[in-house]
Amino acid sequence: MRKQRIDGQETRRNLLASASEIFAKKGFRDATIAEICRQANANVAAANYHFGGKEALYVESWRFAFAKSLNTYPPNGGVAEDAPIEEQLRGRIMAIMRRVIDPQSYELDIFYNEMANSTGLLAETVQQSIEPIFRGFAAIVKELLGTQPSEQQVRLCIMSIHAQCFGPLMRERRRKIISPDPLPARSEWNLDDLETLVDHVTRFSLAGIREIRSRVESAVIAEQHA
Amino acid sequence: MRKQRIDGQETRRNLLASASEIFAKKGFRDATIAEICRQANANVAAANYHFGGKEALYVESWRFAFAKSLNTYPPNGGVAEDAPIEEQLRGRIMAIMRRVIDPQSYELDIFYNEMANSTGLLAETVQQSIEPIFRGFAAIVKELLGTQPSEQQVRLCIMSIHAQCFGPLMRERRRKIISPDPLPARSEWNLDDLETLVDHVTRFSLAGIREIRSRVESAVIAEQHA
Amino acid sequence: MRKQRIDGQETRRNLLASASEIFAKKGFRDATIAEICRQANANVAAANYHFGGKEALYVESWRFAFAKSLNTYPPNGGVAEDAPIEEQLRGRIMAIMRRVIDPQSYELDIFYNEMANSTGLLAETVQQSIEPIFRGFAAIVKELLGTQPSEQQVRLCIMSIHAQCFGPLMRERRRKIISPDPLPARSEWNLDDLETLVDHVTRFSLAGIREIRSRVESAVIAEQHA
Amino acid sequence: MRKQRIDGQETRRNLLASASEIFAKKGFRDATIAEICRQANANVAAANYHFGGKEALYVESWRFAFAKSLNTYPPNGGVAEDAPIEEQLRGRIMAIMRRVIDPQSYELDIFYNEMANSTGLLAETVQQSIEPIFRGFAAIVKELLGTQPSEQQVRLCIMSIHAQCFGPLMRERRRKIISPDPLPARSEWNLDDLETLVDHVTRFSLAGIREIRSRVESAVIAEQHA
DNA sequence: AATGAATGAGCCTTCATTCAT
DNA sequence: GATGAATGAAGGCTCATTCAT
Repeated sequence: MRKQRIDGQETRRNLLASASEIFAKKGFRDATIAEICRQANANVAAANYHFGGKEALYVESWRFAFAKSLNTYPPNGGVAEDAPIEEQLRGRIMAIMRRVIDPQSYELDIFYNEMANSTGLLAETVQQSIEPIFRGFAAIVKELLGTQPSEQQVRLCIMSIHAQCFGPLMRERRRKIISPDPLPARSEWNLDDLETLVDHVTRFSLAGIREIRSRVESAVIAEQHA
Repeated sequence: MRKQRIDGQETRRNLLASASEIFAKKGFRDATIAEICRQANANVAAANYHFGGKEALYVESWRFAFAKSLNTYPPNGGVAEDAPIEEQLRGRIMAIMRRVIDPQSYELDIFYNEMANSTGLLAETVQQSIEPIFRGFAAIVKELLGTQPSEQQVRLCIMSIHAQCFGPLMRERRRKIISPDPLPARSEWNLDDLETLVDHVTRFSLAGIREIRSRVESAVIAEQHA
Repeated sequence: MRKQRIDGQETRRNLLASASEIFAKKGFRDATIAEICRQANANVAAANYHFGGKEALYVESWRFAFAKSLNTYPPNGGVAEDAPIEEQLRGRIMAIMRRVIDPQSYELDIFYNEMANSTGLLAETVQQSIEPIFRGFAAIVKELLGTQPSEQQVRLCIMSIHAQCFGPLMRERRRKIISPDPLPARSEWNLDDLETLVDHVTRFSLAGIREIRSRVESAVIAEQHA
Repeated sequence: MRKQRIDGQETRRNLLASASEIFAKKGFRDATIAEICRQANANVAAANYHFGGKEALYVESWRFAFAKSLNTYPPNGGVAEDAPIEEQLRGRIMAIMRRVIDPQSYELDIFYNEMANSTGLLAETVQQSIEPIFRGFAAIVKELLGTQPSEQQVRLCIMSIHAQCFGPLMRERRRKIISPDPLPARSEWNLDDLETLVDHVTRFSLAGIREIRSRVESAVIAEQHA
């Protein structure tokens, strides 16, 4: 009754897949090694054997999920670097929201769990993964804000945009709390919803940025006149 | 070593206080009855005696934290109902962000944990608690959107504002992940930061709403001309 | 909200009543002080206060139940001492079976529980209570067995009769196991059933005793001839 | 200190053996997993690992004890099916009493405990196990009762016989109560005692059944004459 | 005299991890 | 290399009992 030994690496991959899914669904603590291994058709000892422990598996499963997601949804949303700046912003918003909406983008759920209830295990990997994406965002927002925006203004605008991108995820989570029945949730959102969402966030944010910019500039002018 | 029996309700209150704090910090699963009781200077059996179990304590501790927070920060931000509508919006944004910023507003942390990793235990109480707050928001946004906004437009704008209010919380959480040392975090923010934040979000959002409104109205005009 | 202090002894009596009932239903271990006190409308500390502990309450509750039962059903079944010997046997069988059938004769249930899973707490009291009843039985059976029955024969015949008296109780218990729904059980038995039962056991046993007696006597005769 | 892994099933078997013994001795509630595991030379978690919980272990331990007992003492007592009917009855009485007397026939003790203080866990298994044994008994008694006995008469006679078989067990239990020192009890009974007991019960019962039969028949005759 | 809040010991269970095979 | 039986630490809960009032 021993399992066929097709490939030693297949079990490893299965473990990563089920780990990312289950960690995403239940968080680090509630997810059990036993359940992950069962879903991966592997022995209870397999996780320890292949990864050395629950913590290591957690880190690897996040890397796995992130890499998959990054591959599927490049951060620039597929928009060329020489496209109009508004188009680039829209591309990046689209990229984030696609991830947010994809019900298999376990990466975000793991990250979300980590934010709520940090294990401290993802610090390094998350740092390395996310920073490049953020940096790309900053350049666009800086350009949109025009001449000499303050560091703080840039950060606040990025915050405003990012927050809106995650808003729908939070909305879904909130619904998960309030009505504990298994909701259709993200999986029900279709592409039209996505377009509508992205349109809204882009438009809303561009207007917001312009407003902040006008403020910046009038302040600069006032200063020049002084 | 038996505790003085000064007030029959004191232990109960202590338990609620330490429970809300620890549940907020660690989430339902990671928080242990033992730790909560120890911090409340009570026996391990006290929690079960007073509340009947961990789950009931969890629900009560959320109620406790919510009530405390609601009392401290009324949802309308202390702005009169006949104040200019922009002022009312600012008041509500301020109310939320005060909660978000208050490092002792454990309510939000419990809620946040629940969103990430729902136990399903808070469904009813959360529903009852936050719905009134949401409803007040909707009226303001509707008025700002002018004539005949669609349901969807209202919902999207509310989402944009709410999301920005919670953005700083997420930002802090992210920092908690990336540098796992106990950060000063929210407690380091001072009132100036708060004003800056609220100003930004209000301004950004009003501009965003105006943008959406202009779109609504041009659509209506186009329709009339047709 | 303090209870009226009608009589300090009333609580005591209530405790005994509910204790005997609950100990009978659940056994010593499964019965909880809390439940007994609740049913007696008394404080959780009342049992310890009035009786000194769970064990003492157990012993007293058995005494209480036994005394009540003994009062209601005198061991001789109300048959005069000079009645025909068969009548006296029938009277005693009737007396036992009435107790067995009475759904409020908690004494038997407590005893039964004790037989199955002895706490060793009733040793002394049970010994003192039951022995007189047994002795009365032995005299009758001896007389029915005629000349010179052996000690063993007497004991075996008494066993046969007693066992049959408890048979219906066991039958009911067995039904309790096999169909765990709350059965009508003993309370459904009416007086006709009782008569039928007692008739059967008396007849069956008298025939059995005669058989044993004939054996005794033929043995004696054979011995004489030898 | 880790146990040698000689046979994967050995621990399981040890657990069943000690479980049946301890459950028999103390009943479901008073028996502790810790004690069972200790006696089985296993870790406290072993019971849960192998059986999933205390309740499941209880059920399995009864099955184990019953199967062992059934194997050792076949219900018909080893008497051929074409033997004289009285012989068959004696065989069955012998089979029961052997079980009753065997101090390692834990099955009966568990069952007895269950009757006194039902957990409701054995309902199904007990039902399935003992029904066949009962059915075999009924056929014999019916034949002994001759023409047209009523259902009730059959049931009462079976009750009388069964009750007598269990009488000695009860007697021993009673002694266990009255003198709480660990008695030699059943183990002291030797084979002569067994023969004596079986002889007595068989003789006593056959006489009883004949008595009931004569009553049946005279009733029938009376009816025919009417 | 009587109460009820508080206690601590004990139990069952879960689970990540280890180890002999 | 891979398994699954076995382990021990830890957590939640129950309950008889105690003690200040």
